Amino acid sequence: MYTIGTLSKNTGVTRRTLDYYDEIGLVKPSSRTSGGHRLYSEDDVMRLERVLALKYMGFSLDKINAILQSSKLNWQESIQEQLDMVKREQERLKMLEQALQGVLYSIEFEEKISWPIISLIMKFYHQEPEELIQQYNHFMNEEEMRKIIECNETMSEEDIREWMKAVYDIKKHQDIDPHSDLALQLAERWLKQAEKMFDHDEQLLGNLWESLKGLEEGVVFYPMDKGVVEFLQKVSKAHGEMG
Amino acid sequence: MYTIGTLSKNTGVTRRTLDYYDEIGLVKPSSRTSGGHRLYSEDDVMRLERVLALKYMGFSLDKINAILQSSKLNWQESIQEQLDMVKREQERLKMLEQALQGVLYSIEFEEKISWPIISLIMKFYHQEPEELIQQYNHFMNEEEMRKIIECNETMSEEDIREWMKAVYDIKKHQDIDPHSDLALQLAERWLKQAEKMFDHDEQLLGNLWESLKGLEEGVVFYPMDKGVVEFLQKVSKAHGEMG
DNA sequence: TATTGAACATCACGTAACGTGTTGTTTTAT
DNA sequence: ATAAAACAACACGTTACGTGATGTTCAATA
Repeated sequence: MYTIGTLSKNTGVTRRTLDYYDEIGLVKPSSRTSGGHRLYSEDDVMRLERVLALKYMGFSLDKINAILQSSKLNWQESIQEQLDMVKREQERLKMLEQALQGVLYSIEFEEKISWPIISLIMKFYHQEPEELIQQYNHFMNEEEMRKIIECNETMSEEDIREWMKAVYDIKKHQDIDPHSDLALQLAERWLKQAEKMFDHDEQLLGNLWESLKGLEEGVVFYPMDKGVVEFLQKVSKAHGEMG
Repeated sequence: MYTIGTLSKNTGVTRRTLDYYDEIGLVKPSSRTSGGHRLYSEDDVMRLERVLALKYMGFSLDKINAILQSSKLNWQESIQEQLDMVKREQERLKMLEQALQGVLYSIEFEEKISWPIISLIMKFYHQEPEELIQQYNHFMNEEEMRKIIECNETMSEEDIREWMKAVYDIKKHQDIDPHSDLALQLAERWLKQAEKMFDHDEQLLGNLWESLKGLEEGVVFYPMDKGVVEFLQKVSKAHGEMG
């Protein structure tokens, strides 16, 4: 028999938590002293350990209560559900990470806080992956989309920065004469980074390009927007580069 | 000027939320009708959009309030912190995913719910990655640890299942005669899966094995425990297989 | 055995970001 | 003018406890 204090020390759970678990009937001490002090038996301790294990898994106390009095089948179902939830949450966080990174780049390269861009980035990444893919569906199939997303994830920090810089430099100079040398340089740098990004898969790059031209507004592809796409088209026309 | 209802429809934010944001002073309508109804100006809408963008980033309303009246430098710092947090959270979820998967396999292959094993798995994965790596430090360096973790992540569902089954079959028969044919078969199957797992990197497998022998208790490596390690050692001695 | 300090029980309020519901008032459409 | 819709303001509920406050019981010591 353990008092609440010793049990607390042994398990690392606070007294208040044990008090609370008693209150909601999750882990009740099986006996008390004549004076009313809680006494936990070995069985109670076991129950507590199970509760803690389920808590690590991320279940709510209500759910834990339900699970602990259900059958093996329900168990597998609950844990499977939790597993799926964890996977979805990871997907969400991956998107969020990219969005935050994008915002950081935008602040860094624009050297100011551009709210319209930040809002666009957040809206862009806030949608479900499914919706995101659908936007590009006109010119690319699912496998190609997956390739693009994948190659983005395997890019090094350094390469991502170079790519971002290439795009942001175009944004900064998007109103210069498309026939100028600087315009050509910027476009060529962009093309170089884009090819590097897609591992020189010209087919993939071509399809992406067609898709980009079709999209109307917003953050089209990473930091690229309509202005950048149009700039590249103008330079291409002026110098006869690209399809 | 928008009433609370129209603003709610336009942004998808509930009336109660706008009410609440007004109450805590996060987004206050800049004017009211003579009767006291809220009227939001374009500036108010902009403020709301910024708040929402920051909310998507995962900041608390308190933090958002603080961020919205701070300088650019603090911004970068806050977003960087948030980015780091998101990364850490992803690490945590990755561990949790593996733990849940482990629990599912244990229920599936043992065909019952084994609480001691579940508790062990959860304790094992509940520690920080740093601590986890330290447990194996005696025989492996960091790079090798990283390799092992990596190869585990790149394994297919199918391969993981095969590996799990190999280990669980040993657990089931861990008391049979080490000299028997079945024992040899089980050990050979284990070895085959282990080699496949490490892409036939004998050096790495050898070091892992040394490390496993040194560890005293608990869920040593995935579903492997001390019993499995000892079984493999006994079979090895009996048949002269492995180092 | 009396005392005293530590441990304990019980209660109450606070947390974050709203959802839900009630009551009474204002606006809008007819 | 009237009825319906929209609105303001308030209150209580939610999770899993943390942080006290107050009064009681236990264990060790004098």
